[in-house]
Amino acid sequence: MIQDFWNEKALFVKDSEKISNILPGSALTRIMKDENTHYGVKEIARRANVSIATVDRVIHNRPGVSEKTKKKINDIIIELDYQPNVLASRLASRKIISLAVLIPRVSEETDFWEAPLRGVMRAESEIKKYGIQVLPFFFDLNDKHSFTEQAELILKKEVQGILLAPSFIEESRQLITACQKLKIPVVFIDSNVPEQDNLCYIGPHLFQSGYVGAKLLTYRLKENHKVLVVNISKEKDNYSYLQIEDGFRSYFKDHSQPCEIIRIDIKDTDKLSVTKDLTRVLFEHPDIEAIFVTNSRVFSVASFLENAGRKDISLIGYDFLKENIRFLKEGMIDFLICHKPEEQGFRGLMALYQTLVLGSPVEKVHFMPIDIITKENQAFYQN
Amino acid sequence: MIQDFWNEKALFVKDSEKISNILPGSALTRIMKDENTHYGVKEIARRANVSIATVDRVIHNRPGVSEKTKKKINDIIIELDYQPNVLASRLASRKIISLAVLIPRVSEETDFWEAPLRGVMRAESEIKKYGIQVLPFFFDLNDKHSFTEQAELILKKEVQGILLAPSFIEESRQLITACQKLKIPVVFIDSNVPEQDNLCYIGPHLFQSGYVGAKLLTYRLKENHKVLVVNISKEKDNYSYLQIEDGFRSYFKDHSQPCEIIRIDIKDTDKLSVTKDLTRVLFEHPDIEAIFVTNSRVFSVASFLENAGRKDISLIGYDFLKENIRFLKEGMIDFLICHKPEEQGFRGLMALYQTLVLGSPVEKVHFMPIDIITKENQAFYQN
DNA sequence: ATTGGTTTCGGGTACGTACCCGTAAATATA
DNA sequence: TATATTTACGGGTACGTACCCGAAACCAAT
Repeated sequence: MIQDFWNEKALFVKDSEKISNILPGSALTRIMKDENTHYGVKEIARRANVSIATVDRVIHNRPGVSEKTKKKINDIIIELDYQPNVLASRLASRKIISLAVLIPRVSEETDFWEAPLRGVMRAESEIKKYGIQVLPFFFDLNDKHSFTEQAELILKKEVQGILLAPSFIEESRQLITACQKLKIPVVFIDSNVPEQDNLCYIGPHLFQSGYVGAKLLTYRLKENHKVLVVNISKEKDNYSYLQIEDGFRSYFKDHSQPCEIIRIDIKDTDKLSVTKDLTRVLFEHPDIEAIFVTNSRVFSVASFLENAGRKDISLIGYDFLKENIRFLKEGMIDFLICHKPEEQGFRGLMALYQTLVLGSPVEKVHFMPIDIITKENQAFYQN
Repeated sequence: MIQDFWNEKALFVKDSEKISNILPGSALTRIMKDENTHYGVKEIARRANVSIATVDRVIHNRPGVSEKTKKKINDIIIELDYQPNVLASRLASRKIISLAVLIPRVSEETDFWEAPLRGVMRAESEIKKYGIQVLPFFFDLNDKHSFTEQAELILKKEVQGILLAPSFIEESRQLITACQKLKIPVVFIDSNVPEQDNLCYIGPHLFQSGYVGAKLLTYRLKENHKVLVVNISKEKDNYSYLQIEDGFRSYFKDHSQPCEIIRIDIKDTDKLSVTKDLTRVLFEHPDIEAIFVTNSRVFSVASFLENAGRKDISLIGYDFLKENIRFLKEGMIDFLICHKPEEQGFRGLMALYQTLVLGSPVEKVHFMPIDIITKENQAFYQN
C-alpha cells in the first residue's frame, strides 16, 4: 500500500534534469548551449518582409494582420525559437500588473502567517521592477464573514491574479467561481480545495506529513503504549486536520503497531480550555507516552506539560513559531514539522508572475518538503 | 557550552523582518509602501541642473565630473533614494559578464555534484537575460593536479567572478590569492577555507551537522553501547571531516553519555576495502549498535550491512544521492543529513550576480539548513 | 470614377540607462 | 594675448519591445 504511494508521488517530484555525459578530460567542458545567436523581433520582421509593428501584433495576437502574414510570421517565430526579452518587454510596457494576496491576518494567537507574508514581500521586491504591484488583503481566521468581505474588495479592484489561503472551503469556492468567470488565475497556498479548478496548489502533502509525524513519534516509543492526538481548532469541518490524522494512523497500520491512539478535539484555543481538556485526558489515560498535535498550537500543549511537570511525554507538533522554538530549545517539544511557509508565499506569487508575465506554464501541484526540526538544527532552518 | 553556541549562531541566522502592527479591521490594510513615485536619472539630472550623462558618470564614478557637482548629484541620489532600474541598465549595457564555476566533476563514484550544478544552471537561466554568462569548469576529486590546471584556465579567461568548491585547501589558496590581486570576487560553496578572504561562504555548519547526527543516532540507542564513526575518503588532511567528528563527539560530551565511540578511516573508496575494514571492526567490536558515516559514501556501508545481514545496526550518513535514497527506502539507512547542495550552487551564483550587477552587499557567511531526511519525507525533499 | 469604409500595415516614439563623441569652459603654456 | 591642453559637461543614439497614429491598399457601393 505504501509502495503504491511512492510510485504515485513520483509524478509530483520534479524530475531532476539529467546531467550526463560530462566527459572527462582536462579541457574546458561546456555544458550550457551557447545561445549567443539570440534573435529579436527585428530579425523576424526582416525575414518576413514586414515591419516590427506587425510582428508585434502577431506576437500579442492583436487584430489587424492578415491570416497569410500571420502564418508566415508565426512560422519564423517557431523556426528562430524566438524568446522575447523580458527586460525590454517590461520596460516598454507601461501598464502595471496587480496581484492580490488574501491570507489570514497575523494575530496574537499565532504568528504563523508572518512567514508566507514575508515570502510574498520578498517576491514582490523581486518582481516589482517588472511593473508588478502586490495588494495584500487579510481576513480573520475566526470570522468567515471577514473572508467574504475581503474577497469582494478584491473583485472590485480588478486584479490580474490572486494568491489565496483557502482556509474556509465554501467561501473560497465562491471566490474561485467568480474568478473563473473573469479568467483570473488563482493560486492556493498552505491548504488545498479539493476538486476546484485553480492555477496551482503550493503546500504540504498533509497525509504524508502526518505519516512522518507518526514515524518520529514512535521512534522512541516503548511498545504497546498509548499515543494522544490533539486537535486544537475552532473550525468544525477541518479538512486539513483529517488528512493529517489519516496519515498519522496509516503509519501505525502499515507497521502493524498495536499502539492505542486516543484523540481529542479542543474547540477553544485559550489556555484554560487546553489545560482543562488535557488534564482530563491525561487523568483518564495515565499511560499516554507521546502527544501529536496536528497544527501549530503545540506550544500550548508544551506549556501545559511544562506546568504539569510531565517531561516524560514526547511531544510533536507543527510550524516554526517563536513560541514553539522556545519549547523546542527547552526540550519540551521533541520535533517540529514544517512546510516552508515563507517559500509558499514566495512561490505562490512567482507562479502568478510566471503565468501572467512570462506566459510559461506552472506545475499544477507543488508539494513542499516535510521538514523535521529539532533543537539541534533549528538555528539554521529556513522557514 | 552549547548555550554559547546558540548565542553565537544568532549572528548568522537571518533576522526575520518584523511585521508588526498589522491592524485589525475589515478595511484593506496595506503593508508595502507605495513606491509609485520612483525617480530615475532624468529627475536627478533635472534637479541638479546637469545632463543625464553627468549623472551617469557620477553613478558609475567615472572621471570627468567636478567635485562640486559630484557632491550635489550624490546628495540628490541619497535624497531621492535612487534605485537604478536593472532592466534598463542591463538592456543598455552591451557588455556581458562572465562567471566561472569550478566544482568537482560528476563521477561514477558519486553524483553529489550534480545538485550544485543544477543550482548553477538554474541561476544561469534566471540571470542570463541580464547578459551574464556562466563558464563551468570541472576537476577530478582524486587528482589535485586537475584542479590547478582548471584554475589556470579560469584565470586566462578573465572572468569577473568565480564560484568555487575549495576541495583542495592549498590549491584553492593559490587561486584565491591570484583572484585577490585581480580583484575578482570568489564564492565558496560546500566547504570553507579557514582564514582566507572571500566574497562569501555558502554551505553547512559542519560542527553542528555532526552534532545533529549524534542526536539522531542516540535517539534509539540503548545505553552504554558502542558507536562507530566511519570516514571513507582518499584525502588525508580532511578538514571538513574533522569538524563533523568534532560536533559529533561534542554531543556526547554535552549530554554526558558514557557511550564509547570507535572510529575508523577507510582510505580506499572501493567496495572491497570498505568490506574488509568494516568486517574487521565489527569483529573486534561486536557490540556496535550504530554507525555514523561522515560523508555521502554511506551507501557503501549500507551495502555492506545488507550483505552481512546486520539490519540491527542503525545507520546515518550524508546527502541525497540516488543510492543513498535507495537504502533509505529499504530501511538500511535510518537518516540522511543534507545541506541543500542545489541551493548552494544557486545561491553561490546569485551572490556573484548580486555583487557584480546589483552592487549590493552579500552576507559573508550563509549557513545552509541541516536537513533531516527519512524514508517517509524523502519524496518531497528539495535538494 | 469617386466616395466611404475596412483591412492591413509601417513610421516613429517611448521606456530608463549606458556610453560615444563633440564641444564649451577652465586652466596652463608660450 | 594667443594658443594648447586639460577638465567638465551635454547631445544624441542604442538596447529590444510596446503601442499610438496615420497611411496605404483593398473592397464595395454609388
